[in-house]
Amino acid sequence: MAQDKETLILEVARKHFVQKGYAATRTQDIADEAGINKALLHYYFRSKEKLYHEITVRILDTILPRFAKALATEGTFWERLEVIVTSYVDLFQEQPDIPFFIMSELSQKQARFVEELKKRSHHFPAVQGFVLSMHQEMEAGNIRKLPPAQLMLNIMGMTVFPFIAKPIFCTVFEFSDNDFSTLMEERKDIIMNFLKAALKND
Amino acid sequence: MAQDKETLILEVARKHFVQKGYAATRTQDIADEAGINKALLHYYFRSKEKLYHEITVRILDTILPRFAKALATEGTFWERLEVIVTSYVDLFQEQPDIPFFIMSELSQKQARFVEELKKRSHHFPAVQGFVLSMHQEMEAGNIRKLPPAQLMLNIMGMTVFPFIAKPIFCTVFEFSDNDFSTLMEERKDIIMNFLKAALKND
DNA sequence: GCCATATTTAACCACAAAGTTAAACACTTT
DNA sequence: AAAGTGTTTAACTTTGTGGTTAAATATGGC
Repeated sequence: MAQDKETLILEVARKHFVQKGYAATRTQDIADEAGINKALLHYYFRSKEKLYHEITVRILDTILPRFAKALATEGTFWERLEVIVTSYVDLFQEQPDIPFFIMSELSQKQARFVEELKKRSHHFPAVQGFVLSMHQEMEAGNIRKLPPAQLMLNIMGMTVFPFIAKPIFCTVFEFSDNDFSTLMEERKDIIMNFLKAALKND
Repeated sequence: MAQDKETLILEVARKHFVQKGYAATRTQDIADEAGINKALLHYYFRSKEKLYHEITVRILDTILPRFAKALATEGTFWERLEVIVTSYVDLFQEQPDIPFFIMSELSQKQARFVEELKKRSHHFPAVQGFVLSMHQEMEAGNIRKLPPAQLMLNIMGMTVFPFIAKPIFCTVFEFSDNDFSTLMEERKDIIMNFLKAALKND
């Protein structure tokens, strides 16, 4: 549970906004589920818009630093890659609704959201840094050559996609939430081995 | 343009619903953009809900058969895999909004949408068929062994994810729509080569 | 006991959006 | 010319929802 009503509201609101999006969320529903009334919502956050903004900001502020940190780790290429993959999987295991929310925000309010993104992240440079390290590894002949953007898509696709596709995947394969969770734990190694095999230079 | 007003409405409505979701879409906006009035909307479709349903049905009816066909192709494992990857990429190149829409529907109205899915598709058996063929190939020692569900996630992740992540990807890598499109064409081969290398049995 | 902050109550307003209707008009077919 | 279908116009009702308010009531620290 929550310490005070204010954070309780934030928690409930977050759940609704992330699951259903802004337009489909009723402030009344948030109030009901938090066991308070609209007047208190107004008291703390003034408006639905402000509440929503507060939530996106908080999400970005928990996610982006972890992304950046993972991308900027010191070490060999393979060490860095492993940190990235495991960090992402761990993060999404904790907060499975995040990836979908981000994608959703981005595909709608692109301009505004990208602004917010740029404002509060050293994320993009971190990506560029890792891309560079991929490139160097290719030039050094340590891994097979392919366009860095494509390799990035392969890595992110294998890592992030399962969490976005979870509902359809669990339906088709008849997996429970627990099954899925253990599959994702296994997956860290699976991805690393897959990448090692795919990138081996012969 | 559209032949008659009815299909024009469907086209405009589809665009709005797919981009913004049900709740954020205004019937008035649809009417305005289609150059007609709400009365005509009502004349043809009775309600927003019915119009929306009509659209999801039409989307599923164009997508699912193509999925099923790709998954059920005859041939060797690698031939089948190539058909799947290229079919998916081609489909999403034509209709880039589809993957996100499907994921979005599924993560919200799971129960109802899955019903609709099951009702109008032989998709699931097709997936099972391909999974079986993966399994046989592993048993025969032709490709490296790994849990079929994991391999499926790798394939789908690399193939589908880029289209979902397009907005963020294009932002980070400063790609235009055209850049992205050519990248996806390249990608068919990239994915196939990546898979071949990753699955090679040594 | 007093004061500040938190919280409830119970209204209420304003507005946007969906849905509805009736009448008229246009166009084509018969 | 009549009939049917498509389409517009212009109103209207209804409902949902966000926002607002003022007063009353707790609650806890000083």
